[in-house]
Amino acid sequence: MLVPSSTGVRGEIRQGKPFRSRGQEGAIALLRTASVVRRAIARTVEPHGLSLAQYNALRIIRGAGAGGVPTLAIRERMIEEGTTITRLIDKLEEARLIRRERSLPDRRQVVCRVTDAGKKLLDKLDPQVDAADEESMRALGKRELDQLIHTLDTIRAANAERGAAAHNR
Amino acid sequence: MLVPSSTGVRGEIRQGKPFRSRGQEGAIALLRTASVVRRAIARTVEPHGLSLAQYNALRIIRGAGAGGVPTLAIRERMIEEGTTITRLIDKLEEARLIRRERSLPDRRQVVCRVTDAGKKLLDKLDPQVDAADEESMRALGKRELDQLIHTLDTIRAANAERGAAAHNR
DNA sequence: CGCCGTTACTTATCATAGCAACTATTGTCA
DNA sequence: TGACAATAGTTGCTATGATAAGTAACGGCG
Repeated sequence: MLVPSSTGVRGEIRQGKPFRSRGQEGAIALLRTASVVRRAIARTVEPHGLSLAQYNALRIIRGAGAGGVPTLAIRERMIEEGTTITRLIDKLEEARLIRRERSLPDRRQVVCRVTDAGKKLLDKLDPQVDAADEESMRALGKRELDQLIHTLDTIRAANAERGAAAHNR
Repeated sequence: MLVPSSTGVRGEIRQGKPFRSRGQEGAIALLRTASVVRRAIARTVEPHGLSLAQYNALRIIRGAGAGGVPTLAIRERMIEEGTTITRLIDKLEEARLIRRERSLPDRRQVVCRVTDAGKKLLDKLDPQVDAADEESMRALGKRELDQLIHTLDTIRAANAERGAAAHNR
């Protein structure tokens, strides 16, 4: 038939030609799926005035506890390794969700700590984000979800090497 | 030990606490993996002056053939359903990679067609992007890749309903 | 006809991402 | 100790992306 099947990535993007390779189909399916899931989760936090990246950073800062965490360490732990962490953190500080201060032993470092207001906001958001995360994976059985996580770990491990190599240039 | 295992999402983002649910771990692994793969592919096209989204749009326009494709139809087929397709297309037109003209039967529509220069650029880029796509999935066996694509299709199908529902509000 | 809802874009505004250049400290080592 | 590289952030510039409001054209219906 001239019109491709209406299921799967092939149908959704209505490409006239099929994928050039199975690997390409996998890469596109991955990006497209992540885009859909990302938007769903982002819609959960945005009504509370946080972008998904800001929520992610705020959770990392809270996770560091009373000792706080230096700015660049946050970036390494973020889901998307954005370069401009400073301005993202600026917004969190303006909103009084975190505090920043120079570290005493090493005055180059700026240590971030969550405020009570930040903790309170996270306590409200966490269950909602939990629910959105669960919801996005709801269609999968336990075995399928385990397999997915394992496969994604494999992909990241293989591609991290490439990223590291590029970084060493 | 105090430092968690160095493999998997848990290790990479160095969370003090484990995931609150397996679904959450899956959602985060998905977003993180897509981010890594996206960057790798983006680095392939950016040296040629195109963003990944621009490359994606250009391929869709070429795929439409001589009849061209109206602007909003492009957006529906994009990997990330960005809202502002106009300016993205503006850039492609400025670069002489596509042409735009009002459709005659329906003067609301603006039909986009690829130019010879656009075709030529794509012919050069396609093999490189192919290779990057393949490379990003290289670590997977055939069965694992098939399973991944199937699982991702399942996730999208389930979440598309939510998106459609939100759209109908 | 001519009003009115819908469709197809476009534009405005604002936030964010990316790259590169710059400042402030710290550590190293001749 | 005193220059110099490395580290930790910050800032400027530009491009991109999201949301929402605005404009032009079609289509039906009284």
